[in-house]
Amino acid sequence: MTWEIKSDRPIYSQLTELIKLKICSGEYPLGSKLPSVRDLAKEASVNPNTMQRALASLEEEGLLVSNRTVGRFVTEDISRIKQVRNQLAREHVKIFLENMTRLGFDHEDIVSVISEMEKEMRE
Amino acid sequence: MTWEIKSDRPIYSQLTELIKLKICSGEYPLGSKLPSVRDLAKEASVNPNTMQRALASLEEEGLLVSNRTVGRFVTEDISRIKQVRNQLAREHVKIFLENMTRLGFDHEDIVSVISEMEKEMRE
Amino acid sequence: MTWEIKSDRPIYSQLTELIKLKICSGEYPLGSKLPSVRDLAKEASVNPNTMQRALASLEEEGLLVSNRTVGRFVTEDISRIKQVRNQLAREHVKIFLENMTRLGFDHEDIVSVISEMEKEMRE
Amino acid sequence: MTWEIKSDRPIYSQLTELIKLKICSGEYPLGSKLPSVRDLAKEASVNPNTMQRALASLEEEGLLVSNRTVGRFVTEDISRIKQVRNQLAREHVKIFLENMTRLGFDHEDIVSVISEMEKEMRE
DNA sequence: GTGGTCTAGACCACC
DNA sequence: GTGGTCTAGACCACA
Repeated sequence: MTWEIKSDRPIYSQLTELIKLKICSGEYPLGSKLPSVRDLAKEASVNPNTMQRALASLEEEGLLVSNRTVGRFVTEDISRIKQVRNQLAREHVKIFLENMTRLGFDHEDIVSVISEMEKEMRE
Repeated sequence: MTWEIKSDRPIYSQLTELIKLKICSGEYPLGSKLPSVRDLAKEASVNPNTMQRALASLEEEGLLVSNRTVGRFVTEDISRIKQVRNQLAREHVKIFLENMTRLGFDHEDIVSVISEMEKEMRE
Repeated sequence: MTWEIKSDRPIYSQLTELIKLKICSGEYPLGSKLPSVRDLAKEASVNPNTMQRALASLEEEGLLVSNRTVGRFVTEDISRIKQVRNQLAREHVKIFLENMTRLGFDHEDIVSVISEMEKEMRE
Repeated sequence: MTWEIKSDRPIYSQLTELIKLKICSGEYPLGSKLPSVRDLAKEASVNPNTMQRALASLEEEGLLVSNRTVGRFVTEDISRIKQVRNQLAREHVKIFLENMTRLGFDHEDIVSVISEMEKEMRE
């Protein structure tokens, strides 16, 4: 996954979201060590302070654990991760349903379009 | 629906999208007269030229018809509108599926979460 | 012939051209009486003032003669009409040849495209 | 070719046509870089925005490709250009034939007038 | 008052 | 320097 930063929201908040996603999707596995703040900052072409702030907020959320002299690690608390993962999913679903409802799609329509498009995308 | 303009994309393109939505969702019904360019511009706190540009592009798409000196009208070609509506829906579904897949949800998971959340939202 | 008015040029000038054409093509025969300005205006869905302006310019050209209390007539001077007809034709040919030459078509190409398209249009 | 702008049609539309012609006639060869928007605007004594609008519409048509920060280029898709060239030619022929037919010229007349006038123009 | 066009001048991101 | 976007303000034709 890339480090796409848009200019319409605070950068640190977008970083938080992106890293959260990387954790929930397993790109940063349970208990694994994260790259250093500096490396992450370079990777995302972002000021280290900004990256630091994003990581700190993820620590507050309990997704990261910092081990002062060694580095930062993804939590090993799988239930915490599942919880965040579900929360993210629910946000996506909520926005999605709002959009589709506004377009006049009902439950049946939605499920059928999804099934149809999943088929297409697998091809 | 509000005129939320973000700063990360051309304004005229966001306007195009918003108005397209208003048409597809029936907020601007088939064949109805739109407010004048100047009024719409005021409503959206935007320069009339920018609004004009958005409307012109919707005209090219066949969603609007302009009647010089009288005003602009939503097309009466319902099939054209349905076509656009479906295209919008497909875009939403596509993004949604990408997001959910990245989080590790499969078809079954997705459908069940949707059903569940729709129940909640109805309550 | 219909009263096709486009919106990209002054209406009165299009009217002038159309009426000139109607005269040269015999739709308004030599010496015949034209409908009244009002009727012509209705027929063309145009403001009477605009039609008046067109007719006046044709009078200047010697194609129409107005007989104050009786109405307007097509000139009886057949040589004048032939002259105008040929002039119109030559203008069309001149412009056409310039256009085609600029596009890189030579005499042979031009004649062959014409023959081809005439066939299509007859079908 | 000169930048003759008449006042009876939108300038941007005339610019579009002129540039299209320059491309189809080879004045702007395949794949070549166009002058910058500002330079073209100066050349045509026109506001840069107006020129921009014309170029954008040619881009939509697939005749131009823009390369941000580098410049605009004529497409290298020769078939696209041929297609447009033929379309232009057919439009000219169609209008021409309609005009001549309405004036009472038949196929033979037309071909003979063309041959005659081509001779004159060569002299 | 309507849509449509045009200009002048400004700012942005990019390289 | 490039293309792209936006604003402010003006004028036109039309009904």
